[in-house]
Amino acid sequence: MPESIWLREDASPRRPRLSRERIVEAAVGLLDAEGVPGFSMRALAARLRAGTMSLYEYVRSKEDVLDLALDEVIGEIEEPREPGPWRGTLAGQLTQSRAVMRRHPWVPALTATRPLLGPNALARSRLFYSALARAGLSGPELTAAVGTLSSYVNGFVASENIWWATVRTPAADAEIRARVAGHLNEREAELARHSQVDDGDFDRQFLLGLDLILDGIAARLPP
Amino acid sequence: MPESIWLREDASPRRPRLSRERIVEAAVGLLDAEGVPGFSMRALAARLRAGTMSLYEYVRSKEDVLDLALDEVIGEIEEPREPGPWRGTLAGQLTQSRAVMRRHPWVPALTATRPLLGPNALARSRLFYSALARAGLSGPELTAAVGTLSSYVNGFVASENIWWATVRTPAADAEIRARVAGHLNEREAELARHSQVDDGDFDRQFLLGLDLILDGIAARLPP
DNA sequence: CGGTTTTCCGTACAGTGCACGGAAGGACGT
DNA sequence: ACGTCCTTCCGTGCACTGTACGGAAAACCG
Repeated sequence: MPESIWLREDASPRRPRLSRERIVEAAVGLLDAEGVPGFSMRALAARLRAGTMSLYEYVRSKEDVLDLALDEVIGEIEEPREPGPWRGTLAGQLTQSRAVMRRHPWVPALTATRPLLGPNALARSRLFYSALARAGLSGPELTAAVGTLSSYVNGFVASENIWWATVRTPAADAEIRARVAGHLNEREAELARHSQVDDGDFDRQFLLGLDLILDGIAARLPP
Repeated sequence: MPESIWLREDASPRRPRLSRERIVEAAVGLLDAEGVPGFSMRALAARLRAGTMSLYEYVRSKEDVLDLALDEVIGEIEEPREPGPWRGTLAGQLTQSRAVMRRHPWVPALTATRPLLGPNALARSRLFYSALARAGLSGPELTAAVGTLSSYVNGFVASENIWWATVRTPAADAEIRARVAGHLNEREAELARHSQVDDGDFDRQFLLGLDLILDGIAARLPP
């Protein structure tokens, strides 16, 4: 009589417990929770209840895990179901990009150092190119437009994230404002006093900057 | 008879050998040579022929050194001697920013994670604000314009640096192109074949994207 | 059953940032 | 002249990192 299922530990332990997918998923969770400095292979393995070196069966290095985690979250951006007007398509994609980078604040720091060659990253850049190509752009102007948009969203959310990470407390907020004010003359300080910052401000700022660029692009489209 | 100057080892050894300036200067050199991953307090101390822990007399942590090094190289950007037209001023400042980030390729990665509150960074952002304020911008549009410009230059040079770091060899170049081409259909692949990249291309791209944004800004100026 | 392959992982090593405490020497009060 | 203090320098040590290596166990294959 084979051992009852209640006595067996679990399903065949030979089906590998780990997998690249599980590792990447855990990596994203760990990065969300602890950020890049708190991300270590030992912590990642602990999260998966596995030995540290087991990870290296599925991944060549820590860098690999970071690359995979990055492409994974880029995949959270949904492609538009059907082709629409270029401006709306791009605004939607970029707004989603921003949302992803806010959910996963470690993303901008990583994109600043590694090439984005994962399947999801490539699919997204392809989408940008084709939207603007259909709108009538081509050649260096096309490349420049795509590059400008990506640079903008990365840079914007990077500083947004820094801001939220830095001014966690009202005290820190006041300290920063004081430091900045120390470098301004009276008229400038007066202006700065009116530049309060809250959640909504970033949303507004983001859309304003985006419109700025999109207007610049629109001015370059063939008539 | 006091010992001759030729017999004395050096000037008073009591004048401190180290200083914050010396440390920061060495840090910039080390970062230029080895990049962020190769930057360690031990290596920095070795470069100064000092014990590792001596550095901590002048600096609280490695993070401090990075912050100081960052503001140091931002200081390499020259302020315009006299106020000129806004467009030229900004284009000049941003071109210089790009040059600094090309000379010191570790900069974009650091700006993506740390607040820029050093004196040189503050002076530069103040210059941007005042140039655009004089041009007639104010309120959220002013903030958005400044933010867009900084985000653009950071993002652009970040990917430029990644590109140069990644395609060091023709083989690597071919490999990347092949990988990207695998994700394109025929018509797109045809277009991509024409997008060669060399030094001059980045210069052109940079100016094209910059013009894009500056045009968008110009469209928002009061008549 | 023997051999091979795949997964798992303990150990070990060279490297990290930095806390601590001590040593050396100039400055200074008496 | 002599103790006292303060500044600068830095050796040692600790907890932690990424990962090379090699071994153990288990499943599959003949």
